[in-house]
Amino acid sequence: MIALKQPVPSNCGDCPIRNRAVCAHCDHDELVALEEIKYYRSFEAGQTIIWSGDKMNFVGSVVSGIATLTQTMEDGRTQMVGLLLPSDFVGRPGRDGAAYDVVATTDIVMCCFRKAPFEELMSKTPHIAHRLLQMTLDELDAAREWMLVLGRKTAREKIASLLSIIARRDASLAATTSGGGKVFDLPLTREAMADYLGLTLETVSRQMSALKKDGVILLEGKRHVTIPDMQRLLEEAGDDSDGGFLT
Amino acid sequence: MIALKQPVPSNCGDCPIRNRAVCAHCDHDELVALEEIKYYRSFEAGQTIIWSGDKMNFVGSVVSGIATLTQTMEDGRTQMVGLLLPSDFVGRPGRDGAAYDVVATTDIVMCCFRKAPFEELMSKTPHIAHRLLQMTLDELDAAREWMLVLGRKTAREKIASLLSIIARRDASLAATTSGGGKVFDLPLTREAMADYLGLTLETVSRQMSALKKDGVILLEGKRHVTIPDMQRLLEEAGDDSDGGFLT
DNA sequence: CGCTCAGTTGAGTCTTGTCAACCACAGTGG
DNA sequence: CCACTGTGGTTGACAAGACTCAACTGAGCG
Repeated sequence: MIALKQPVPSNCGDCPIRNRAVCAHCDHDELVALEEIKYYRSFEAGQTIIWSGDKMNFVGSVVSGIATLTQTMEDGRTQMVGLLLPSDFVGRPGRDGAAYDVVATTDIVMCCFRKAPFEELMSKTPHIAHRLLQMTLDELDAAREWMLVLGRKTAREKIASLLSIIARRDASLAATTSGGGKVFDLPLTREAMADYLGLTLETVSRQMSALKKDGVILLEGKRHVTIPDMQRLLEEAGDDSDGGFLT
Repeated sequence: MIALKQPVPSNCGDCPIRNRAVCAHCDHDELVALEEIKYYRSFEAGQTIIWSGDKMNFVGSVVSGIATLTQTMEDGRTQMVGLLLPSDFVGRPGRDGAAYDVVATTDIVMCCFRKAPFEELMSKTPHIAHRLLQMTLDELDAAREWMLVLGRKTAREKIASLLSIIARRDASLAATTSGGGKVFDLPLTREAMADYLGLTLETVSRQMSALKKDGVILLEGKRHVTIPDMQRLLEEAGDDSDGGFLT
C-alpha cells in the first residue's frame, strides 16, 4: 500500500474538506475561531489513533486517508462499526472516553480541535452544532443501512454491498469511470472487509473469487477492482432499487 | 397484549417524558412555542405509523408505548433497525421522505410537531437542536452496539443480548426487581425478536427454550420473563464486562 | 535465499435456515 | 356448550451456508 504523504493544508481556505466537514457552514469569523484551537496530526497506515476507553482530549475531522471504527469482544471477535473517510468527524462532544478503537488503514491526516474549547465554541456557534447534527444523522442512516446488511444478507450480497458502497463514494471523489465501468483500489484488507461484514476472511476471499468468476467484478492483483456493470453489482447486493418489475 | 389506553398529558408540565425528550432542556418560553405547533396522536398495536418512502409532514416523540423502525428488502427479508421507547424521537429534520417503516408494537401515544415550524423553531432555539444532537449521538452508539450483535454474536448470545437490553431499560422504568431477579413482559413477538436479531423465528424460539432449560431465564407463558441472575445473562450475552479474569 | 505477510483454496464440521407438523389459546358463530 | 378458525409459538428432520483448520501460492524484503 503506497500512501503518499498527504500535504497538510496551510489554511482552512485551501482545505480539501472545507465544504463537507463540521466546519462546512462556518462563516469567516467562526473559521478564525476554529483556527485558534486546531492542529494537524498525521498517522501512518496501521497505527491506532484512539484506543477504546481512552480519555479523549480532542475531536476532529479526517482530512485525507481512511480510518476504521472497531469494537472488540473479550474473546477477540471484532466488528467494524464505521468507516471514516475524508471529512468524517471523530469523537463525541460531551463525552470523555472513546467508545471504539480508531485505526488508520492508510496514512492519514487529521484536523484536530482541543475538546474543551471546541465544545465551548459549539455552544456559541449554531452553524457548527447544526452541521454536526446533520452529519450525525447521516451516520445514523449509514449505520442502519449496515444493520440490514449484517442481519439479513448472504455472504455474497454482503461483499457486493461493500463493493458498491466503495464504488459509489469513490465515484464522488476520484472515481475513474472508464467507459461505463467503475475502477478503484480496495482500501481494505480481506480481514478488514471480513470485520466490516461480519464474516471470516476465508469467506470474503471465496466470495470475491466467485464474483470474479461470474464476471460481476474484474480483479487485477488483490486490490484493483473493476466493475463492468454497476447495475449488475447492485442486483447482486440485493439492492435492486429500480423495482425490478420487468421479469 | 392488553395495552391500557394511555392518557394524553394535558400540558407539557405533566408530560411523563418531559425530562428526556427533545424538549428536555427547553425553558418556559421555548415550551410555549412548542405547544403552539404540537398535537397528540394515538395508534393501536400493529398499526403502521409511517411507511418508508412516505412524505413526512411531522416529527415527534413517543410519549408512551413502543414502536419499531424496520427496513424491508424486495424479497421480504426485514431487519429492525431501531426500537422506539418513550421519549425517543421520530423523524428527521431536513428530510422529506421517511427512510424506514415505523410500526406500533403496543398501543402508543405520540407527541407530534408539524415539521416546517419545528425546523424553523429548531434553528432559533439552540436548546432543542442541542438536545436532538445528544439524542442522535446516543442512537448512533446504540446502532453501533447492535452492529456488533448482528455481525459477531451467535444466536444464543443474540437472544441473551436482547433480553439484557430489555431488562436494563425496564429497570430504569418500571422494573420489578423481586429479590435480586428482574421480571418483565417481552414487548415483542418471536417474529419481531427475530427481525431485531437477524434470525428466524424458529431459531429464536429454540434459543429461548434452551436458555430456559439451562436456567438462565424463567418463562411463564410465552412472554413473562424472570432473570434470576443478571450477571449470568450478561455472560451468556458475551458482555461479561467485568473482565472475567478469575477462571 | 529464506522469511513473512496477505491471500487463496480445499475438506470437513457445525450452526442456522427451511419446511412441515403440531400445540395452546382466544374469539366466533352455530 | 362446542366445533371451527386464526394467530403465536414450539419442535423435529433435513439442507445449506458459513466457519474452522490446514495446506499452499505469490509478492516483497532483508
